[in-house]
Amino acid sequence: MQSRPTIYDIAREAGVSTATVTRVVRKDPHVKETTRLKVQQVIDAHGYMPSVSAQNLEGGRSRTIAVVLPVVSNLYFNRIFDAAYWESEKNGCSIRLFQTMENQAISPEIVNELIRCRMDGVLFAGSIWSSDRDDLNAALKKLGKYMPVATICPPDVSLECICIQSDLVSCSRLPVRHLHTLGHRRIAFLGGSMHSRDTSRRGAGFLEQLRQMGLPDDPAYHVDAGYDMESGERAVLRMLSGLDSSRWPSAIVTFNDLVALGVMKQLKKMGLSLPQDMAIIGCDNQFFCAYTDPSLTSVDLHPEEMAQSAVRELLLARESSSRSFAIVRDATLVIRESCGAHLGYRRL
Amino acid sequence: MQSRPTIYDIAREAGVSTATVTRVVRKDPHVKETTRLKVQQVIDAHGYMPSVSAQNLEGGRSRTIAVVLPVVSNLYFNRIFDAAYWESEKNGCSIRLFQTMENQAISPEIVNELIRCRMDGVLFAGSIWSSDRDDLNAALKKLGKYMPVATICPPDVSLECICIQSDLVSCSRLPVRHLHTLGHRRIAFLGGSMHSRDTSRRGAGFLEQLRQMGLPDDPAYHVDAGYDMESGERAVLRMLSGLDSSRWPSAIVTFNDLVALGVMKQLKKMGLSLPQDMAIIGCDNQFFCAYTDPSLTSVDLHPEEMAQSAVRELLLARESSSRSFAIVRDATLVIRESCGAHLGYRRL
DNA sequence: TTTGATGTTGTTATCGATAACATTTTCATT
DNA sequence: AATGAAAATGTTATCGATAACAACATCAAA
Repeated sequence: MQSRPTIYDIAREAGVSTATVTRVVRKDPHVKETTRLKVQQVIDAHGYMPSVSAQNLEGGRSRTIAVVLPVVSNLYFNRIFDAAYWESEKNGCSIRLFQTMENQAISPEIVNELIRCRMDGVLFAGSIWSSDRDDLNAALKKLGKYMPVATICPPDVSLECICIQSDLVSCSRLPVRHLHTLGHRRIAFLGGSMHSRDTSRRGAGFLEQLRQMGLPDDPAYHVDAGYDMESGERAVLRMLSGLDSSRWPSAIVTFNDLVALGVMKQLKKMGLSLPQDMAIIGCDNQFFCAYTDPSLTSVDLHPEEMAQSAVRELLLARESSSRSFAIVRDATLVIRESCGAHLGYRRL
Repeated sequence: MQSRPTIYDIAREAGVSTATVTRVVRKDPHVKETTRLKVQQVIDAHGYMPSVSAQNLEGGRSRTIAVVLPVVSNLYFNRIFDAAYWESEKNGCSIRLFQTMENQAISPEIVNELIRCRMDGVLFAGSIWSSDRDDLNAALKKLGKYMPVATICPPDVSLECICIQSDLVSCSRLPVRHLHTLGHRRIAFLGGSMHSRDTSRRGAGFLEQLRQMGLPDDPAYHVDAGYDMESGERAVLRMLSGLDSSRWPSAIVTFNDLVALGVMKQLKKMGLSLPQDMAIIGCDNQFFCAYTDPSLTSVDLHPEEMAQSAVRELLLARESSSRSFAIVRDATLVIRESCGAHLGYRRL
């Protein structure tokens, strides 16, 4: 393995001091043109580039932002990660990923690693499990002492950092309104776990909406489930088989598009035709929504834009004193075929 | 922002030299038990952890592997990235992502950054465009002088590094065999770009298979397209509208599952019923394959396992002298409904 | 008591780059 | 030619950790 030339090699060869080499590299104007040329020539000849480790040590930072999330392969978090990547790339920073998997808090090992690495900021994204909430807050609090912290999660009182949140009201109002307009009265909500503050919040917002519109908020229409397709299949089966068909809902709102995918599969298996027999609305507006059959109406939380603001705010906080505030991001409903709106379909 | 204690702080407070602190931290046995305890106590009291920047500078490495790929949001590359993450995590390394987007080579900026950062290895994944191939090889060659290099791409003669490849023979043989067994004779291949060495190879393997089985290799059955759903829609429309319906293929193999998604949508729009009127086989065995309607039979290239070996080999190469060799990974066919195999369906 | 073999601990150069500060050079002005 | 300001360049401590090497302590054997 070849080793790179150091600033000392260049200085020696160019017959100047390392300070002058640094000046040339950093385009300091206080260098005579002739020496600048001579040094630059030696730099080019040897392909010299300053060592990042040395710069980091001397500068006391890493030009890196940590992104901590449950799993990147999940499309929602993937979009957050990708957006964070480009935003920090644009600002000359790199991203380092940490996946927490099922435990939604930040493990002490990760916290320590973040501090050891002198991260320029941490972006935490995830749902907050009530059981882990205290751990998470402790972790974020500790991190906050050393670097700016931003979170993209459901609102939670005790987080003192840059909080980017989806507007849970619009997030549940949009699908319920849409379904109501189309004539639906019995609307169910599937997916997410009851243990998760996220779901309970979203579930709460959903129930609130139903009440506001004078619709029944039958507990049987609110089924606890997971976050993936299998969960959707199981949840809808459980819900429908527990109800007399006269009491079946006419529309289902799901926690996310993956759950919706499972729900649609199960409903078709049961011989229902969509959207005539059942309307579906997903969440996240994933790429495949336009390619399901029927295509899936979905709520877009704009994770990319949340990630973008998060990174931007982190980089700002790095300069100035760290601040603590919340940014609430509106949701959008992307209407496709799964509620029959394209058919002018209106349930009686 | 709080600042961490350094090894000097700990040494002073514990009344020992920094060497002793290092010994305690690194669990060097040459320390008297009493001093070990005393030092450890000071370490715990201050929450001391060695600085990663300093360790990197002194150690001359970064404990980081670079993963360079076109886009992480693409599910295939996402799986590679995720697998690389866990494998290097397991080995105490971190991953740093670089996205090249449309240009499939590694830009000089990225090459320089990799060298500047003293990466422990680079894993490049992607297709190789003929136009960029020379650039890519130049980049990989340069990188190879400084660190171990591994690639997960289609086979290419001039790459001198650790090459992980999908077995293109099994990759095209599997779907063609399957379709042939089900009675299909006119089989088309859609997707990928003709400019891509990857597609041309895969396309070549596909044609080779058709010939070996005595099936027609009509050029009209081999349509140039992109890598996403829209491309699939357009490609199948172009192919079918250019052919008399008597000459239509009875089965379509696509470059990947996204293209298959587009193809299926377009075929349904044209009023065909699947799999009766047209059989489809995708590639990558993505999570949604089980949830399309009909569910999608797909070739799995096992990107996770390729990424795993790549990282493992990179870390091995770091220790010993860097080697250059190829690992060829078999593909697998995951049979679902999109060819009608579940119906015992056999085309005459 | 001396010798030497272990066991334990300290000193210091090193990894590269940076910037504050010090020094030298340049050049216009008197 | 002397002066001083401005421009150019050099010196050196610093960022934290590490490890080679040196040095010292301890204790058993002679």
